[in-house]
Amino acid sequence: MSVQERKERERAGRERLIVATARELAEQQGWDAVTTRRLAERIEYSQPVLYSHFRGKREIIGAVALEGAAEMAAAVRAATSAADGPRTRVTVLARAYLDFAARNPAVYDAMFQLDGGLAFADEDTPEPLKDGFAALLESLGEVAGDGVHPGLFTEVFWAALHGLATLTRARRLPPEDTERRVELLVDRLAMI
Amino acid sequence: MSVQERKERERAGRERLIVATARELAEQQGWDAVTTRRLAERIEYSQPVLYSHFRGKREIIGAVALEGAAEMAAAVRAATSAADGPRTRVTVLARAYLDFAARNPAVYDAMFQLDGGLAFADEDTPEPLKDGFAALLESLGEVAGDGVHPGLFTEVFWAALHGLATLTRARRLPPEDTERRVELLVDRLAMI
DNA sequence: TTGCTTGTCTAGCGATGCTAGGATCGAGTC
DNA sequence: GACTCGATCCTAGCATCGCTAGACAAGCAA
Repeated sequence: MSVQERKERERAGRERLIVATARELAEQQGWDAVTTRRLAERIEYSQPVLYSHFRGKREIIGAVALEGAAEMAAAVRAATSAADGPRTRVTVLARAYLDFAARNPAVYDAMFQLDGGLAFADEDTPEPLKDGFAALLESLGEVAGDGVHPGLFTEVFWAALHGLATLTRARRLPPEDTERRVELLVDRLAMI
Repeated sequence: MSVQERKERERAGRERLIVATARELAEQQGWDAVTTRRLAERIEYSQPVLYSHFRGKREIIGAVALEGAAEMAAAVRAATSAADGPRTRVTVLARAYLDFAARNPAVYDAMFQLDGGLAFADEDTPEPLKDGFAALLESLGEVAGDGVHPGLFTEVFWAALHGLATLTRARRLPPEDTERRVELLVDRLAMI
């Protein structure tokens, strides 16, 4: 029995190694550079080993996305829990979100730009993704305003943040004015 | 002289054919299906002909993006010019924008999701892109509110629309509530 | 030690973006 | 009207991609 347990531990460890290496490589050189050959070489195994853990590259991206969702939820909660007052919470939430996206562009891509084969806004959405949305909802629901559904408000606010994050990173928006954009967004969208 | 003119006409026509075919193929089967081989086959020329018009696939995407930007600007202007009152204009602008993105997903991707090798928010940004932003600014600048820079306001509003467009299309947001999201966005962001 | 399962690797498939070099065609000259 | 020559286009190929089949080795139970 112990032999099998050891093998399972080793296997789980290798799977974490694959995901961590993919993420690292993607952050260093972009997702285009994450080829199955390069990834296999970095983990010091041959290509087919990857396919014994994941169905394909898509699933690897999906695994990175799940990891990122959990981290983003934690980052948002850490920022908002240290702030007092609904208004302040929303501001630091927005900053934390955009900061995460800027600091982890490849992970953010895995979550929202690339196809990781994950279900969204669905009953079989993976838990980390649901929880990521929940983390936003906790602070944003407070400032939705009377008669506005908190979930709907969160969706709109989130979409605005997502737009700012992606357009800034794709150089469609100049990065200098980010803080002023956040202020304007919070000023207008948050009630009180 | 007339011979050369005829050749140039034919060349220009073929270039339009390439762009139109790439766009059509992308809308039908997605950009992944737009391979240089398939594209060459559809225009009934060999692959290298594509490279006598464009540096590579990226530039073809860029050409589709420019075409799309002009169309989107026209669509936005057509919608807003038929509306009276700043508030109504902003509402129809938002609907026109999201409608364009939903009806031309591949073109929208070429403009904002894929790398078409185009410069943005820069002095050497191609004219159609500048004009697309200008079309938004014309209506959105009116409702920026006192003391708020119209350009900055337009950027934020645009980012929100972009977020809604991309997250909806990527199934990150359920499509049913789009209209309610637009109403909320306009209600909060537009002053008056 | 022997036999068998489990795991890993080598080698290869079809497809991708892109390019070199040869073939062909047509415009201009005698 | 035949010929030259440059522009134009195609065939064939390169390196690389995601993914897989089948050979091989390592480690377990008997």
